[in-house]
This record gives sequence, structure tokens and C-alpha cells, in this order.
Amino acid sequence: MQGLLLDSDYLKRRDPPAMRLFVKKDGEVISVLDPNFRHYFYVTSEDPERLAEAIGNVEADRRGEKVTPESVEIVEKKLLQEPEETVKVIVGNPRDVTPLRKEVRDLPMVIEIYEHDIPPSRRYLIDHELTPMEGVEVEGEFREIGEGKELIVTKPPEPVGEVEEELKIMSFDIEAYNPGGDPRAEKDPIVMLSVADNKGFKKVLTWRDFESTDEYVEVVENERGLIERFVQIVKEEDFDVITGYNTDLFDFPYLEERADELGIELGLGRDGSEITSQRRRFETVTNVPGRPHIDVYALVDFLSRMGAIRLINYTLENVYEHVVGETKPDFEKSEISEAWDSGGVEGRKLLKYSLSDAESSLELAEEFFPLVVELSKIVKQSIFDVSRMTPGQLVEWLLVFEAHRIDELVPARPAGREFKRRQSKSYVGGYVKEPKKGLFENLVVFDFRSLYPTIIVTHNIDPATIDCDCCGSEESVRAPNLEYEFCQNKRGFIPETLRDLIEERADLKRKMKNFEEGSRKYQSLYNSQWALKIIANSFYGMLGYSRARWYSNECAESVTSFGRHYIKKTIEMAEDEGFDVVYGDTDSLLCRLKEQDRGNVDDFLEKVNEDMPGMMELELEGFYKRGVFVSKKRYAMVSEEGKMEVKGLEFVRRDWAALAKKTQEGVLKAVLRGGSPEKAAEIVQEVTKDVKQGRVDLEDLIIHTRLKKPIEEYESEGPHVLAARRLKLHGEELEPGMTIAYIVEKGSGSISDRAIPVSRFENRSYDPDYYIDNQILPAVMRVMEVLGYSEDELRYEETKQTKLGAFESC
DNA sequence: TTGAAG
DNA sequence: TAATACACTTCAA
Repeated sequence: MQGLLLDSDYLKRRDPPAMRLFVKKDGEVISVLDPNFRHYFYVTSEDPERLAEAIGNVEADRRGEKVTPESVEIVEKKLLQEPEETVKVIVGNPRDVTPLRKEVRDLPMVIEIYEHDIPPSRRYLIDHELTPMEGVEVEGEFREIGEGKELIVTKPPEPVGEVEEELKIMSFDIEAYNPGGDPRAEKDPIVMLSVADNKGFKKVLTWRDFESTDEYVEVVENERGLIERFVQIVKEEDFDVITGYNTDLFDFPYLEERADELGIELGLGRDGSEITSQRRRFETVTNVPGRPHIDVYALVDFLSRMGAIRLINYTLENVYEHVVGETKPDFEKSEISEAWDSGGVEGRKLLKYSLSDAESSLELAEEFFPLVVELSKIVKQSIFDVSRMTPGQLVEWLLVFEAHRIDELVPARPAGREFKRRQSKSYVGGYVKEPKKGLFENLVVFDFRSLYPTIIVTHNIDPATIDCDCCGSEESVRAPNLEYEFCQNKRGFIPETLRDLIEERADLKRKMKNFEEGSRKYQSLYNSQWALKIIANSFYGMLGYSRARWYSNECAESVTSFGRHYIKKTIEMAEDEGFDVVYGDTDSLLCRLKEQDRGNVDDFLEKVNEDMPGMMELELEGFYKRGVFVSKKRYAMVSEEGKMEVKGLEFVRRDWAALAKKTQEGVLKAVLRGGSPEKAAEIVQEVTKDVKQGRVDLEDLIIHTRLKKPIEEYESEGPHVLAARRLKLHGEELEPGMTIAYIVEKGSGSISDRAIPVSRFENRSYDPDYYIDNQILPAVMRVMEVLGYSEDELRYEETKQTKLGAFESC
């Protein structure tokens, strides 16, 4: 049988333990079991023969039960590409790995233990080279169990490439009774639960009748009825994928605790089994066997960390509006219990809101699901796992897969002393040229296409190729101004893996040109190339990350050193060409062109690229009409099409009041589009006047700062810390990652003393002087100062007639 | 005024 | 649980 590999897990509690694959074939999902797979780990030694014998005799204790290795073999593996006779310890049950490893660790002949930290479900996919969300071929015999059946494999499953199978994607959302603001799972019941899927199914369950005429509303008897009906719906509709917004942190844990309280089994699994929640360091994740659970919030969080989405608050409402471009109904959270109690119109409004949550998170899930599928196909781990991975983990699991293919041993993640040692190390990053400050016209921007990835590939940067024994110093290539040299004989597996990704992406981008933008095929190619880009761009960061398996400070340091070398060299060449280089940062340079230079741009690119080795390539990013340069990392430009691009300035930062940002934006537009600093000066005076006279919207005075750690851990009492403490005093829960919104109140004392959370600001009045002196003027002066204006010329003083300084044109 | 924390 | 560079505000010694 061939079908789509939808989900997979390892059943360690079964007897015998078995790997399970959920395979979708012609609309039906079949549970495929492989009890023949054996988990294992590797041990290296000076004397593998003797060690193998010793390990064969090891006995360990697993909770009072005696465990021994099932078998021990000597296998040929590689360590940094060098052959290594290695002892493979095969276990009967994956749960034996930890106790056995502890015993083995203490044997005298052991050098190092490898791959004990790879979970069996991931191990299985890697060893069989299966690709989740693609096809798999299985062969075996069916066995009846309970109401269903299982296929017991008689030979190992094999990958078979793409297969077509439609998926039923469902999204759900719960509303809980919350008289005190936040619902308390131990006593506050779930009052509503909404479900929507991509085939048009929708349902709102409620246990109070608000006499709604909407056909999707179903009134059940009580909370118990609601949860039981939900389980029944999931079974009847047989969804393939379960999603929701913040379901890992809120909906599932809450549902679990309520079900526990009422003694209900949450048998949402495809085999009727209960959901399992797994506590990780910072969060809890919920697994629904056979129905991959994807939390849309985790995806949004991932994209926001990468800078693909940039918002002040990542609420469902905000994200939906940003992504879909429409507003969804919102409901004041604190009024949920009131609406529930009072019923009528308010109750019906709550029903609509509840459904809209499920429907809009479904829309977001459909938007991001293709990306997750592509990431999953590249990394070759399940969509459940991949949707929760950081960029570094994506690279790492792809490398674990590639390492297995070439028999390379996978290094363990560091712990203890090794981790501390790595953490204490640092290295120099990208080169940033001090900008020429001021307003410039007629600009051109060049940048290196994927600078760090192409450096890694071109110079073969890899822990196995650094300072090799095979090349003399004449053959190998030295990192600029460093002692490290890179082998030119053998290729590293990291640069080789990366090269494949980059070439595959280039290929997809070529194919995209044959399809219309927005067409299905185009979108699918777009998502594939996007996934490849995300992973390719994370290789460098992974090399410098102290918790990474393939961490190499030397490699990371070499990458940035090559980067500095190439950008500096290119800046020099641009200057030799007669270009006036205004600014440069890491992989880009920005030049002011004289009229006659325009025709030389292509010649310059050609000249630079002739010199560039391997995959490296300088590209033309674009032409800009004007730009104002303030300092390193802070500037704004306007393209020839009139599009404004702002970097580093207050305008793009969330920890500044909107008022300061809007004023700065106005100033930048006046200067860049109109070329008129005089107009800019007028804007500033206008706004400061409004602030003094109290004619501003409170919304525009809010400053947002995100809590980075638990409130108790803050040593210094900054404004957002004190504002957060005030929230806590009034019973609000504080968590790292939360955004604190505050306004500075009029009065005396430090700014922190006067930082009032927005929710408690009520009838207070804001401090006009703070907003003028600490928000508007600094933001605006940043720009105006380089144009030759002084603060006095911009400040609105009651009657003083302002004189405008001479505008120094460039 | 300056350094640390953010 | 991907990297460094950089500018800047606020507090507190």
C-alpha cells in the first residue's frame, strides 16, 4: 500500500513496543505498526572489541527492573569524516537507553557516547529515510483491534515521493467563565467551544440557550456535555489536522484540566486514545495521536522572530488583520462572564465571537500550513515537531538526517562544563561602516546574495575541514586575519548540505517565473523556496550557537571574517570606480551616484563578480531617490517609486510612543519625498503645540515594552518594570513575553514612578513635558540634527517666532 | 558624570 | 534552545 505519511509516533508502552505511522490512503487513515524496529546508541573506544564485550555484560536498573542490551555490534562509522570503529548498543525498549547509558558511561574504555539523545520516533524516520507529508510504501498484514484495524508491517517502509491526498484541517477555540479577569481552570467552567474546518464544517457548542437562530449553534446540557460532544465531533468528522490559536498554552491545557475535574476522557486521538501533554522547558505541548496538532500562535511567533511579521501585540485579532487584511469581531475579554450571565443580545454576540475565533485561526492555519509542510519535507521530521522548532533546531535535525546518510556520528548537545566553556566564548561579527551623515540624493544599493551561506559553501567551512591534516598551507584557504585554514580536498557535509538547499531554491525560483503570481502552483513553489531560505539562512547562526551539536566558534568566526573581508574589498573597489560610498553594513553597500555614474553600475557589478570566488555574488538591490543618514544602523531612504524604507529609527521601534513615531514619520516624508526640511520643522511645532494644549489621543502616548523575564528577576527598575508591578498589584498575571503598555503621568519623581499601565490610567493626565522632551524631540532631532537644525528651532514656545536655519542642500 | 541594565 | 553590532534611555552610584 502507498499513502501519505501524515503523522508518526513511537509506542514505548506497548508490548512489544512499536513505531506507528498514520498513513492516509484514498481518504482513509490507516495505522501502521512496526514492532521490528530497535532503538540504539553508539559508543567509541580505543579498544572497541573489548568494550563491546564489556557492554554485552552490562546490567542496569530501570525502576527496579533489570535491563540489558538486546545486542551489541561493532560498526564502521565516521567521526569528522575519519573512519571510527564504533560499538553500536541495541536495546529492546527505548526506555532502556537512559539506564544503560549511565552504566556504560562508567566503563573504563569508553571515550564518548553518541546519539543516545535522539528520540525513537525521529530515529525511525531518519533511518528509513521517510519524508513526512510525502508518500510511503508499506507492506504487512491487517489485525483487528477494538473497532478498527492496524497494519503490522512485514518489511521496512520505504519512501515513494509525492502523493496527492486532501487533508481535513480543523481549528477550535474555547471560551471560559472568567469573573475575575483570567479564568481559573480548577473552578471556572468552559462555557463555549467552537469548531471550524476547511471543508465548511462549523459549530458552536454552548450550555446556555441564548435563543440564537444560527444553525451552527448547538445547545448542550452542561460543561460535561460540551466536552463530550466535542470529542464526539472530532471522531465523527475525523479531522486530519487540529489547529487553534495559542492552543498549546491555553485551550488544550484548560480543556485537559476541566476534563480531569469532571472525570471525562479526552479521547481525541485517531485510535480513540487520550491526548498527551508534554512539559518542555518554557511551554507545554499537546499531542493528539494521528491528528497532528499545530498551534498557529507558535508559527506566528516563529515568523515574528524571523522578522517576517512585525506587530506590537500578537493577539489573534492583530495577526488576522495583518495577514488577511480584514478585521474580525473582537470581544472585551473581561466581559465574557457578564455576557454569559446576562444572555440575550450579549450572549448571542459572544457566540458569534467564539465562532469567529475558530474561523479566523483556521484561515491563518491555512495560510501558514503549506510552509510547515515544506519545512517538514526538507527537515524530514513530522509537522507536529517541525511547527514547534526554532531555526537552529530545523538545521540541526536536517543535519542529523544527512549525517546518518554518510555514516557520520552525531555529536551530543553540550551540557555542564562544555556548555559553560562555549558560552564564555565570543567572536567579531559583521563590518559596519560609519555613515556619512546628512541628506543625499541619487543613491544605489548593492548587496551580496545570501552572504554567509555562500561563504560557508564557497570556502568549505565545516568542523571537519578546518585545519585538516591533508592540505599543506599552500592548498588550503585561510580565513582573513585568522589562523584557521579550510581544506580544499574533501568537502564538508555542512557546506554540501547547504549547497543543495541553495541550488534547489535557485531552481524553484526559476520555475516560479513560468507561473502566474497568485496561482496555486506559484504559491506552492513560493512556499518551498521560502522554507529553503529560512533553513539556509540559519546555518551560520547554528555554528555560533553554544547549545548546537555542530557548534564551532572557529567556523562561525571564520564566516564573519570572510564577510568583513569581502564587503571591505567591495567598498574599496566602488571607491576606485569613483563611487562615493555613503554607508555599508555586513553584506551591503550604498553609494551616491553622480549623473555620469549611472551607466557604470552594471560594469562595476561585472568587475566585482569576476573577482568573486565560488557561489558568491554581488547584486544590484535598487536605486533610491534620497536618503537621510543618522548613524550606524539608523537611516531612511525613499525609492524611485516613492516607497520609504526606514532602518533602526524610532519609527520602526515599538518601545516608543506612536506620537513620536508618527511625528518622525511626517518629518522623514517631508524631508525625503518633498525634500523640504522647512515643512518638517512646521510639523514638529504643530505637534508639540498639540501636546502642550492637551489635544492628543491617549492611544498615541502608549509606550510598549515586552517583558523579557519574570518580573522578580529585574534588577533595575525601569518604567516598564514598575508599570508591570502595578499591574500585578491589581491581580494581573505577568509572564515573560507579555507586552506592557504604559503612559507617563504628570507629576514629580522618576519616570518609572510615573509609568502607569494603560488599563489603570483612567482619569489621570499625561506629562506633556515628558512626551515633548523625551519622546518627540529626541526622535525628530535624530533626523533634523544631521540636516543642521537645532532643538531650539523646533520647540514650540508660547509666542516666540521661530527662525528656520539655512537648509544645507547636498 | 558614568556604568550597568534594559 | 540560531549569530553579532549598534544606538539609545533610564536608573542609580
